Amino acid sequence: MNAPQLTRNQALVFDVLEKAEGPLSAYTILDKLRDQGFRAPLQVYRALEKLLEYGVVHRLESINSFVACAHPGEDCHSHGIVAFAICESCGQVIEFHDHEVDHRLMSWVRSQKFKPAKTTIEIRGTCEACAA
Amino acid sequence: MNAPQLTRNQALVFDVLEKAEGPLSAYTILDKLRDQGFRAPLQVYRALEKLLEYGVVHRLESINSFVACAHPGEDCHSHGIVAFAICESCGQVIEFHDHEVDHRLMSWVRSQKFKPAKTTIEIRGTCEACAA
DNA sequence: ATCAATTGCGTTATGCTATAACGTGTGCAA
DNA sequence: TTGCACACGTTATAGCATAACGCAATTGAT
Ligand SMILES: [Zn+2]
Ligand SMILES: [Zn+2]
Ligand SMILES: [Zn+2]
Ligand SMILES: [Zn+2]
Repeated sequence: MNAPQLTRNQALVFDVLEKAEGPLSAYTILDKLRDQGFRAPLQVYRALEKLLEYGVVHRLESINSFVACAHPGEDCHSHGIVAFAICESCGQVIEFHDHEVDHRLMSWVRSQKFKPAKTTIEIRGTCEACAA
Repeated sequence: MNAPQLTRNQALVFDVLEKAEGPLSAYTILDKLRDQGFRAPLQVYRALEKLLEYGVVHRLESINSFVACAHPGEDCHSHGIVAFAICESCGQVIEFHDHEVDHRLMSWVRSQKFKPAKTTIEIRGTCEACAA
């Protein structure tokens, strides 16, 4: 899905995510947008829903958080499954793609006649800087 | 981690998960154990924490649910990353392992000097039976 | 035997995450 | 004009998870 012109709320939420150092929860986003008039979680969740649909934001299932896509311009959906490495110490997220992983998973899926809709790959651990 | 003798609460929770057709949320487990004296979420979460530690139960991050390991006897941790295919229609879960996927992910991780702690692979979609 | 540390358990309260349900306004096409 | 789709605002509620307290049983030194 390509991203059309964002609405005001969508643009505000996306802006917060883009400027953030790491992933943010919906409620953290809400707090950051109170000065812009946000009052309720739904304002954030509705914007996120669209941003996810457009592929410009990703949801990190294992930490209930959202992050701006690290590959602006490209269409993340087009280069296969998106994977994330999440540092549990500093919160930094690295987004990456591996076609061989995609290929193996999709070939397993085919062998089971399973119809995939959305695939999650998240590695939680410690980044190089935090490994100390 | 090998599983020692389970405590009463741990055994009750594990039993519910083992007999379930698919993954259950902590609160669903709680409801199923009210007759056995369970009153509070913590009783379930504390048991789950241990069962996860012993590797006899897996947590499905993308649906906030828990499922008994499909490979009893084996130590799931020993054959690498565990992956799941989750049918969003019937709730059935297929647990599998793919060494090549492990290898690719771990080789990426090494290249980034990232120290993995816990990796999640979950494919949500429709199973063969539900594809209809 | 005694003491300290660990572990499991029960309870109450609280916090965090997400959606339901209702109503409003605006733009656009039939 | 009328109907529809969509974004939005608000209130309320549902669903998921943990904090903090206290108690009892177990274990393992000393
Ligand atoms: Zn992306
Ligand atoms: Zn880090
Ligand atoms: Zn398993
Ligand atoms: Zn199914």
